[in-house]
Amino acid sequence: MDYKVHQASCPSCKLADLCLPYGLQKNEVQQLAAIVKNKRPLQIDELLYRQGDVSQSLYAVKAGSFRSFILNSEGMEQIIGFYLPGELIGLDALQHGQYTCSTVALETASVCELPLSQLNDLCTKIPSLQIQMNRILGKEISSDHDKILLLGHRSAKERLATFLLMLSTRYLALGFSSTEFNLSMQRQHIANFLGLTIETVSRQLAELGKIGVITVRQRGVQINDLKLLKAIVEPCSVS
Amino acid sequence: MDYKVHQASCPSCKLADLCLPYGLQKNEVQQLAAIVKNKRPLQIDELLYRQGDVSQSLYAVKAGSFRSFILNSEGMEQIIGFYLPGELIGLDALQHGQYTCSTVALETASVCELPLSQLNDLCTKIPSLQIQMNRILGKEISSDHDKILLLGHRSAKERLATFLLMLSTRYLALGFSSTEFNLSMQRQHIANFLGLTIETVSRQLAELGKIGVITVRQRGVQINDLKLLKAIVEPCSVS
DNA sequence: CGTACAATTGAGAATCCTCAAGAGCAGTGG
DNA sequence: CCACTGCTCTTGAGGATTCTCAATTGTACG
Repeated sequence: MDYKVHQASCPSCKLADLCLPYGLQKNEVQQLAAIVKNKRPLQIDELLYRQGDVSQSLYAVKAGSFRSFILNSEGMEQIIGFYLPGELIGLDALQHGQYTCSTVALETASVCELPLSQLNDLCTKIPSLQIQMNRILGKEISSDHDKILLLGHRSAKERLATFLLMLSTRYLALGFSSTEFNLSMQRQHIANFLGLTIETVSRQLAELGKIGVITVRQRGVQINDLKLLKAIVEPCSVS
Repeated sequence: MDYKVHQASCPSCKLADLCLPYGLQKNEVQQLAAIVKNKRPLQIDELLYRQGDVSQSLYAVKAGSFRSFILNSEGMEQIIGFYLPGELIGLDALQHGQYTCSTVALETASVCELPLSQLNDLCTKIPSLQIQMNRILGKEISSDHDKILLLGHRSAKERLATFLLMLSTRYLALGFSSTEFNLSMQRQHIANFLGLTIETVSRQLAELGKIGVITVRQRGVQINDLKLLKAIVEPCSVS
């Protein structure tokens, strides 16, 4: 095995309230921590798992970020989502025990590994862990619904604005600035995720910059007018 | 309460293997059946629940079909998915206990209601029910991923072809014909779901008919060349 | 400093949308 | 039985957005 097995630090983890331990008693968090394996850090573009792999574990992002994508028969990837700290990766594999997508690190990153067999056992022992597990699954589903919403019937500009707002919200939940952050993904990843081309992404970001809503400098994004950005997402709530 | 409470018939239900009872022992299925409430049938366009409602239950489709949609601030709907018999509705509400979308019947339909509090209790008592619950949640997630795949970077024709194949697969699982079925939704629903306009849907269906892949007669669809239809979905697997 | 890669910008082309009219079908009432 | 109304669906023509292809600029790293 390519990972070091040592006690995880859920009880002292700053991400606990965003992650599985939320709503658990102190001793329950300790039981959870006992089954968590801390994997070695992943480098940029390093695979966490590959589409088709047998799934033994879920992963919680501890640091850095990831992108998940599905390969079609041509070998083209379609990005399904980006994952930030505190979020759970690999939930799709609960269906058949195989990952239906691949996940790679967008930057240096680390994860906590949660072996499924032990996690399932613990869920039957700790009802509130099961509840939280269901809550996280429900969250994943409704966030996927948001992505479907994003890709249906929306213009390129609306997609970009929505994408930036989604990130803003998640960074805020993490305790970071919601108005100034660095994109950990390339333009091509954003384009792929939004169902656009890289050129359109570039142009629309420039557009948003030109009207003063945001300031873009390479990977750095600053939101100057959050209200206007939200108005672009829901063009009809202003009129 | 607007529903009759009487014993459900999970043990004799033909949909059991597609639904929650899959993988359960006989006596476990009986325990599950004991908490299921059979709601009265729903008429066409009748609401199962409304976006924002507090969620007390999940619903399993017993007969007919449903569409789920999210309303934006303008009151426009975006359809998130269609549900056929054996499928579970309302999973998104596991996150916060509120439905994040509305669900209405596409035709005369009926559902089995699963009260969440009792379902959760039963899950802790029956580990294999919990496993199956997770499997269904994983399925919902990976089916949502398929929808994201569908909406990103695909032409109108590819979307239509994918849509028809998705239905074909699901009808097959239900024991119906995979090559001849009736669409329970209107063109406008298909268009909305696929992120297209109703005119484009109509034109592309006509196109697919013209090249002989399918035959469309109102709501009736017949797939004449399944292989070619699949080739349209993955245009590069042929070249 | 030069290479490799990422991102931007421009011009023309294709797809899909918008607007508009017409066809098909179901239900109602004379 | 047939016309009438309302609705869904189809078909056509022009226009807008986004894509494709191509060249240029910018940035990171050896």
